[in-house]
Amino acid sequence: MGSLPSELTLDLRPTFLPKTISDFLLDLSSIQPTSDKLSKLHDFLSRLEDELKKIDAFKRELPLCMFLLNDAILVLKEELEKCRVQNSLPVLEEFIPLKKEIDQSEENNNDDDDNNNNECRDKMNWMSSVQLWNNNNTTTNNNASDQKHNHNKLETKKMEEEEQSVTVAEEPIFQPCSSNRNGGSAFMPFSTYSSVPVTTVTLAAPKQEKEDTVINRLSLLTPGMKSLREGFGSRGSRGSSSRAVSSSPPTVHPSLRAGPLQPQQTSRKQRRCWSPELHRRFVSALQKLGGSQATPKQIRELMQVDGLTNDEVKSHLQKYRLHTRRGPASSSNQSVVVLGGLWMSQEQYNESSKGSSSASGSPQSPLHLATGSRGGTSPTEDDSLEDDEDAKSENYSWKSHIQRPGKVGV
DNA sequence: GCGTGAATAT
DNA sequence: CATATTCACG
Repeated sequence: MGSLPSELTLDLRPTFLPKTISDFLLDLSSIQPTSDKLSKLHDFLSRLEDELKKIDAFKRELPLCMFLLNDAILVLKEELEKCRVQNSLPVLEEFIPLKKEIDQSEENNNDDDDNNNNECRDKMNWMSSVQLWNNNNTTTNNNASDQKHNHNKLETKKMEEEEQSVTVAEEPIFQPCSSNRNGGSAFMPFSTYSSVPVTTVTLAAPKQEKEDTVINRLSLLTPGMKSLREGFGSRGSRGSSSRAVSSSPPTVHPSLRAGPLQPQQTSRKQRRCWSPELHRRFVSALQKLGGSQATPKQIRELMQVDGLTNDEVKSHLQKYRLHTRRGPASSSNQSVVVLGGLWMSQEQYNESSKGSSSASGSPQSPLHLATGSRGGTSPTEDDSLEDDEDAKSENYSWKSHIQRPGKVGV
């Protein structure tokens, strides 16, 4: 256990690591020659700043680290100032520019080596390459390839202030759908609204959600729902059930509140992404309500999805019916097979906690290959496919690309 | 409010 | 092209 980081003990001899900052300062005060003092001080400081740069990439994940580091740096800087005032030595000049130039050259000049701080750039490189966090907030980050280059921006006090504020205001919620179609491969579980700002990186198997165990409420945040057409300007805009805007940040400072100034831009809402989970809920609700006779409103209420509107459910239901009717099942009698499995596999079983023991729980045979298969002759005819109570085996295989090849003589 | 079709935007 | 939103009509 006596293992101290090699870099601390071996490499830099004059710079030991104190247990605490106050320790360090205490020790410092015992040093007579100011030059030594300064040297020590600045050395420590530079290392701290180095560290700060490293974790800057993870400032969201390590807010406290940032805080501590910044604090330490601040203290040391003050001390440094003091010493500097006493006898102005040019020595410090070396370090001051260090952070200064960083913020200047925020352009990512990787190749543009500044023999000066080359090394610190390296460190940042390895850091930036890691990319543990998944930031998928802030509107459309789809093309946001440039969003990350701000980690170069290092400022002294200003920065730290920003950090703190950011840390507080941050919300851990994220929803798995921006632009990439999560083909059932990797999507994170829904956000569970924990007040903890730290975003735990959970890349677990998406199959078994623990949603039932913990929460039944999905909190859906529309990615860019900053301003959902609240304007009543256009027509009889359905007040729709734009209920529950609970997703609004904890502290909604009215500073930005400008009623008349709201540009309103797009009247169109951000597309709701029907993630597998969402759809699963949808289907579950549908089943519970008895399939066909389910109305959007009922479904919506049963889904208990926060922020979901009637219209959305309606729309989805529409498409659902559409696809379930004449998608995979009708046209060719070919064994359905494959299918994304998206819909069918997930649609059943769940609601263990919802209390609904109930009857509709019975799983329906997913693949009913032995269908009437009367479609051989007239595939174009829409076979009377009644998916009522149980026949829900329809699959949400919209994605399966199984377009009905049947040539409909329009 | 609900179902549907169509226009339209992503 | 597929999907989602919105509008319009019954």
